[in-house]
Amino acid sequence: MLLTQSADTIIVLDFETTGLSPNQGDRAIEIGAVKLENGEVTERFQQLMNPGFRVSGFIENYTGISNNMLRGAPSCEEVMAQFADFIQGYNLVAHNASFDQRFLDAELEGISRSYDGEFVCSMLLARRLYQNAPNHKLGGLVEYKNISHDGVFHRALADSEMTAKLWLQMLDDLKVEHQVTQPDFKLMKKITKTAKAALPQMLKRSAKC
DNA sequence: TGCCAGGCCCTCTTTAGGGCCTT
Repeated sequence: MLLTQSADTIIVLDFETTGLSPNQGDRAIEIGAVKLENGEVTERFQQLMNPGFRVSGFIENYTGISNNMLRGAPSCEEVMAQFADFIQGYNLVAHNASFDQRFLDAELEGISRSYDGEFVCSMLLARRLYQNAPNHKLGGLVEYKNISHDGVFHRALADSEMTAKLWLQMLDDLKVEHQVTQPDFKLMKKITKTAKAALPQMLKRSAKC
């Protein structure tokens, strides 16, 4: 069910984790998110969390999040309970959302919490809308679209802010380049489900609405 | 020390394989 009471408001989120798979025992170590309301960031959420074990040197280097930083952080359970409250009632966006959704589901299951929004993946959207981009990594798309950034990558809040800017850019490009008057979350989700070859026709129909 | 997952999507496809993307 697509939420309708907050159709123009979404939460853009990003996890930093100890690895790639919660099924292999990996945990979240940081959550960052912004609330996008009518094209503006109106709230931010950022919190480190202690996974209960030491993270690898690779993750320390990749994220800049050290074991020292995590030692005094609150537990995943404590942080995720707060985050569950933050996202309640809103649809969700993430870059390569299947990754973040797996960790969100796993961490919330651990505290018997859930969420009622739906996910849309900004990477799947970008693959369709920016087929000529050299790649569809978040950083690559930010460069490709000349989106301003502060040079911080692989930290949860910074990446969620960049994903939010990319989302707004895609909304703008749908208006300007495809004449879609009011692109919304529902249309964005529909685009990710549409084959590339069928996209021009689908956008033409949306432009007429 | 080296490796691990999973979903999407393309193609030299569909009785499959491999690259991309996330940490």
